[in-house]
Amino acid sequence: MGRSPCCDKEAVKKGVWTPEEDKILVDYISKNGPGTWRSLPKLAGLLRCGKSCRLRWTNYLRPDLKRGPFTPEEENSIIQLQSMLGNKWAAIASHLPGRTDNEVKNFWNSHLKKRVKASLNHQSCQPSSLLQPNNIKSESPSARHMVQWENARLDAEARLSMDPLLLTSSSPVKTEYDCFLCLWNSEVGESFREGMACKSSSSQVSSSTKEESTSGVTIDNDPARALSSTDPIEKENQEKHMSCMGLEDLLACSDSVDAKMQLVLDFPNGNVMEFLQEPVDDVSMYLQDPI
DNA sequence: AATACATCCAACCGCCGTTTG
DNA sequence: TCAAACGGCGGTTGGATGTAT
Repeated sequence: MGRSPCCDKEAVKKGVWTPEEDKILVDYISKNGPGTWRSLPKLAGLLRCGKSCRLRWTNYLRPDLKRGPFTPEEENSIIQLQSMLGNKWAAIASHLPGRTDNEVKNFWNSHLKKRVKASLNHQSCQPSSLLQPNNIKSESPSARHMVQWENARLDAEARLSMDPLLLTSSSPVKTEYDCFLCLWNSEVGESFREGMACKSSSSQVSSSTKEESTSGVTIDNDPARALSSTDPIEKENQEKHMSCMGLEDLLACSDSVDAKMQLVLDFPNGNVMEFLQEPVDDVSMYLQDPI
């Protein structure tokens, strides 16, 4: 038996939303929250499909949306993420504060796709070369980290999908990919994922600003914060100190999600993937469950 | 000024995965 | 266990607007 339509197509209005409809929707959600989208139109007094209400709200009326043109930084992020993730617009949009998947998709289709294509033709280089983290020069450090994490994650997942033996506990070999997956699935990885997803809602407030604003007191034993120091000498000293500590120690004294994420992102020498590529002496602390 | 064509983007459609009863 | 309900997603459409001829 097929699914019934989400709404009575005869009774619902379609097309462009009027300001009056917008106001009704905003007022209702402000007072009651969206609840279930299916029942919302009836409760709010709108002759619209629930799906249409959800779309209108998420793509246009949500108060946290950023309107206006995309910044060069945002453009770079979209290009990098699209080349890496493909047309996963929701995933890409989640890394762009205040932008919706629809907005990103439209912007890609109308602007960036052509530009990237033209650029590739002009440079007559392989598309794949654009995907390498080494070629990522212009965008923000967070975008670089993001691309590196995502690349490693995709590598690991692809590898596991091709080699089911790795999923069995009898497999004696644990590679850097396996370690990465464990780390990815650990609290640290979760912090990273949540952090990147939540950056949209808190990005205007940098981590250091947030921390300072709450107490006004600098906590010196937080290595993540320490690494964010702008004083090169101080930073060097702190990095030396950190290199003598185990990651576990570092994570243990980083109490905030943001700080832990920052710590992983800024793990010594600045290349988060490099420590995965090096031989790892003891990764057991990252292994929540035996692979 | 009129027409044709191109571009943009809000909104819709249909599919998919998850939840629920 | 299964089917319906639901929310979310990506692809596509079509009206509005801009630009060229």
